[in-house]
Amino acid sequence: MKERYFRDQALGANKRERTRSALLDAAIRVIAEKGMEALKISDITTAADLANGTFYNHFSDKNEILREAAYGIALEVSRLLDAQMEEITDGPTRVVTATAAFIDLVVVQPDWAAIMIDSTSYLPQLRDDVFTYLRKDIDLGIAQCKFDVDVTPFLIEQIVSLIIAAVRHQLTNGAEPEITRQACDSVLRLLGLSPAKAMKIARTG
Amino acid sequence: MKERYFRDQALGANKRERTRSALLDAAIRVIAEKGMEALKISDITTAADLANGTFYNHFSDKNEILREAAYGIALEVSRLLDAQMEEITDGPTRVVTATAAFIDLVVVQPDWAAIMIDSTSYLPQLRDDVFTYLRKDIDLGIAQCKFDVDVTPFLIEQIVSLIIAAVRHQLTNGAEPEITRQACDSVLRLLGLSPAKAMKIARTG
Amino acid sequence: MKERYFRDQALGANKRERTRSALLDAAIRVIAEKGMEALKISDITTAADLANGTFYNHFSDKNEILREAAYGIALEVSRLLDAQMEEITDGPTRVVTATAAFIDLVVVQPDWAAIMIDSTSYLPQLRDDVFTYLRKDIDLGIAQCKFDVDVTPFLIEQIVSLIIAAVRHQLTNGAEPEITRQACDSVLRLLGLSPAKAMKIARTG
Amino acid sequence: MKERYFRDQALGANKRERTRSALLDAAIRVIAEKGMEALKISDITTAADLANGTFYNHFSDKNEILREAAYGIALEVSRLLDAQMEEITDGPTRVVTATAAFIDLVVVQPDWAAIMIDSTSYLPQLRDDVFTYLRKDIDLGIAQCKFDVDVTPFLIEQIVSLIIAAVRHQLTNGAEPEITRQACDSVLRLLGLSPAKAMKIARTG
DNA sequence: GATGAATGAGTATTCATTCAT
DNA sequence: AATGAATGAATACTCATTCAT
Repeated sequence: MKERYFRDQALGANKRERTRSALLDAAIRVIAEKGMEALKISDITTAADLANGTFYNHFSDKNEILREAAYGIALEVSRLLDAQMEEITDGPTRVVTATAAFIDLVVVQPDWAAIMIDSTSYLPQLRDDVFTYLRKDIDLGIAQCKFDVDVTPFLIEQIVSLIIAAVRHQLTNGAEPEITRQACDSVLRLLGLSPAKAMKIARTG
Repeated sequence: MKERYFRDQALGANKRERTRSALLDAAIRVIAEKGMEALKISDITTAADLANGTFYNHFSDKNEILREAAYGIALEVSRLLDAQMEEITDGPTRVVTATAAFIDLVVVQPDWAAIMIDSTSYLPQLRDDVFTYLRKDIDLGIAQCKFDVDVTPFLIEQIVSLIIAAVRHQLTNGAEPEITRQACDSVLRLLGLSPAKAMKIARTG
Repeated sequence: MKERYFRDQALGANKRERTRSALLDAAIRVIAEKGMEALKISDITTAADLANGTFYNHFSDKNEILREAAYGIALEVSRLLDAQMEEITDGPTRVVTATAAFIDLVVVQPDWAAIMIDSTSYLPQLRDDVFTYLRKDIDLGIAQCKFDVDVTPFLIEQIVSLIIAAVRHQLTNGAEPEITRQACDSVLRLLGLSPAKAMKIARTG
Repeated sequence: MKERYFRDQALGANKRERTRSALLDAAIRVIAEKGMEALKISDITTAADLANGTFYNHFSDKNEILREAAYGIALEVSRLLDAQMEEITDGPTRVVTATAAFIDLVVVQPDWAAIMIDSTSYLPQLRDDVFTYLRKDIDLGIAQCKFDVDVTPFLIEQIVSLIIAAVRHQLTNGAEPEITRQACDSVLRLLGLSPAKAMKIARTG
């Protein structure tokens, strides 16, 4: 598990950037422990081993750092997913790969999982941004006549909620590949595949 | 929409019970506005038009009233669902009826919807209690060989998350019967029905 | 130990008097437990098994019941001491008898001891009233040329503080006749007796 | 009268220490006015001309500042007494000097007197700590065969209560050297000296 | 006269935010 | 830029007191 994502980004940068990154990393660790609602500024600065006043040299309030931390993580997750999917052209396989990769990625980074989950209720906008890519792969599958379904916002919301459920379950009960597989299976069923086909792709894709 | 559920229960009762009910009703209205986390005692007493000290004559702290309010609503919802389902014996039909009735019920009572949704994260135990009935109907469907699926805790969690998604969507975008129907359709697919069968039952059940 | 002093006084009286006495007795018991400062009205009414509002039918505030309770006990203590000393005419013997009797009396009634001790700081007037009799016996001893001392207010205060110290010590460490005897000895020394004479009278008086 | 004991200790120190000392001094002044029981945090911060929240940057609760203030004063009193008694080797003279010096010292510093008096009931441990030195000087006098008495805890308690009575009397009625002298006289009598000897040493020691 | 629910002023405590160093 | 002490608004909770029943 990577504890210092933002700091690593800022290694060569100037002091201002490094302090800022330390605060972002600290915020993520604290959110993972206490959740976004219970977050205190002093928790962040204590975790970053900085004076509390330093926070305000970099962020204007709690929401700002929350948003930045969440978007920073989301961006990195997207980048990692893209890397894994560059060569995949089949719609359903892309959906399954993205779903499984997303789930497994955040499950092994519980700090990231926590901020992703909290974001879905605390920063609803983020959820839409993060899952934009999903929509594209679904559209691709439809263009390939692999999905027989009407793509509505609610369909996306359902799929997202299944993905979140899988993350949350593994966060609570421990990582378990079978859960990720079932989540993929469920997603494919919602996209119109028969149970048999869904299971096949969920297992191999 | 019923704004005074607990008060109606206490209409004939003594003053103590009536005040207590007024506080519970007020708590629910405030939760619907601000959510459970942001709830302040003074919000509740202001909404109930009582002095702040009165709160402590009836509840020892915030969690106590939250729990009571949530369980009170959950109990009433269960009661109403039971009434609608007394005569239904077919497993899949029961599942669809319960799902649709639950969603539609809380969607027309946004205050109830808010507390049910918040409860899933703030009082996780409640969620399990509320959705116990769902598990029974699923088991019934399996006994009737209508569902081809392994009933795991995660399956229930997925179904619950789909139901919550449908409620949340309609709370945000307005009541829309088609959303409820799609949610039922999705639930049946997760329970192993083919898309065709699922759609048929979701529409008629 | 007598738990219901005031009630016993009011046994034949009307209901008003009996309720009033119940409150006084309850106040004394609660003071013995928590002290005068920490006393709550609701503690008293709860201990008396009455509704809190009832308190105000009988007393206008906390100080009133405290004063009445303290004076009631003080009066009874005085009455009991008088009874024991009716026939004693020797000044020093009267002083020793009164001192020893007072200490032993409240030590076996810890509730009374508590209110007497607290009164010395909380109701300073009471202390003067309670120990008026002491002054008379000292004056008697002086008239009999048994005490070689100038009787000042400070002398009385010193004697009172020795008596309180003896009570407090036995309240903390358990009743112990030797402590009472030493207190008497000390009192006589302050009144000008030689150690040898003081000890003799303290032991026999 | 020194109104700023702790501040004087912290004159050269950093801001944190100076604010802390200001709070301690303020606490002592407020205790002198209202007593320990009635002390409110806001009284302290108002007296120190600081915001109420500042209190919690330095102390975690009321008891903490009370304890620190009382021990701080006690320490200083002990230091001053020690300085006066360095060269005295005669037991009775040491006892009289310490008693008189203690009384006179706190009588001219009524704020200190108040906290010492309140401490005897509110922080009983402190009393024992403060009067440890007394016990040593008494033991010395016994070793020198100047005192004919059995040194028990109750004897110490009696002596302490006489000292407190002298302080309290002068606090109420104004400083009066004769009171201090009488207190010394009484203490020596309790330690077994004859009235004549006691008076002689009390006046010269 | 007793009841006990309601009241609301009073107090402790937390924590985001400011600002002098 | 970092520091960390000070700030004070916000909030929970207590309890003496009132008053309708």
